[in-house]
Amino acid sequence: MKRARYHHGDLRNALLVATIELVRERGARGFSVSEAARRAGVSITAPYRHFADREAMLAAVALRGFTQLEEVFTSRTEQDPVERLVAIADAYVAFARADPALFEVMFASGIDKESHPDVLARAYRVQELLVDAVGKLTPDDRERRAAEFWSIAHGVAALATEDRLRYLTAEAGSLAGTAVRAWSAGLT
Amino acid sequence: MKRARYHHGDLRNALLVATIELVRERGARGFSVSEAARRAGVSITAPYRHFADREAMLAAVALRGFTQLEEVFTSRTEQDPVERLVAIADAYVAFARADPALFEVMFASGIDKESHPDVLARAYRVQELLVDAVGKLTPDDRERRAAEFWSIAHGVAALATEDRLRYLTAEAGSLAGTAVRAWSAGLT
DNA sequence: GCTTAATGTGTAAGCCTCTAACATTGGAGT
DNA sequence: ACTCCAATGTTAGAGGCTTACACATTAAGC
Repeated sequence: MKRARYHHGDLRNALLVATIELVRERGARGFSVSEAARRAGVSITAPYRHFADREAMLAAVALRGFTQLEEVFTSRTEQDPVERLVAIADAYVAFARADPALFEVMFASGIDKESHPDVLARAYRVQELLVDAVGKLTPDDRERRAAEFWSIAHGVAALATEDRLRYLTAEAGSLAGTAVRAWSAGLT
Repeated sequence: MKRARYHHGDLRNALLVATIELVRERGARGFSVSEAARRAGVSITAPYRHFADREAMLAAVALRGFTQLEEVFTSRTEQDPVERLVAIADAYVAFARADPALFEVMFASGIDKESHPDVLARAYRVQELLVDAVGKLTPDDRERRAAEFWSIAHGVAALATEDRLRYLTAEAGSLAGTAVRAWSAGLT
């Protein structure tokens, strides 16, 4: 029987786990520092030793999310430029649907960019990967085209996680991939 | 000098105005029923005569937003199917950028679909407009293609309002239109 | 005019965030 | 081993928010 120790040992990490769990259960707005502390088995104010405020906890979760997303992208190694983009787009949507809560924290939890430049920087780094991948397809306007590409994938992911896509049933799948295919075919 | 009357006269509307103002200033999370009441010049509990709870106020604002969006879409009357879609996509992004707060309430304020089916229904109705417009371009798979189209426009709008598009400067403009043009060209 | 339903107020319970002072402990340096 | 200190937790408390409930006021139909 493990006695409750004064020092938790791995509180910061435990709090982040509790945070994402809570967002899964109640949404980003339903998350509270108090409840996360309760779940980690510490007093309500203990989290403030590790995070400046409530938002900082969400920002830390978002940061992890972008790191994961980066890994998802770098793991796609298709040779054909189009197929690679299709795979990335579908992987992006799969990532969002696999953990909508994490996706919500990353993009829709109202984290302030000014107070958390690290999160924005990480998001930009992920964007760089897309610029590279898109550059293999069209050397012209890589940045702009990458923004278009990301928008397609992000649009599907955002609408899908919010259940706003009436005609997107589970089996329909690969909506992003199909859209990207059309888009890349249209880039003369 | 107008005396403060017991009955406001147009409280519901005044509260909605205060709500969107507050979201503009502090984001959806920063909005509070108390502050909205304060601005409308009534007691903190008065809003509960008009709205079930805090979320209902945001839902009412979102509903208005979708109505506005519907008007924006129906006002595009370009003849050429492609040009019409390009115009709609750009109008969508312009709508989001003109009032990011409203866009946030509509899509990223965590309004529960179960408790506010009217908002979802209105969103679906807007989607119908897109299905029609896309149908003029490709009769095949209208619903699915419309979902792709909406995703493109929504992706640009969502990323732009969150300042996540590093390479999207103000003058760059029409990113959505360009993407839609490529996409429609690629639909053989 | 009277009555009543609609609309607004006051009070209070129970949550939450975050600050400040105090308690405990693991480790670094001796 | 011992001491001390920085890191990590706790307790107490201020102040804000949501929401229920009882009470006050008034607009509007009869």
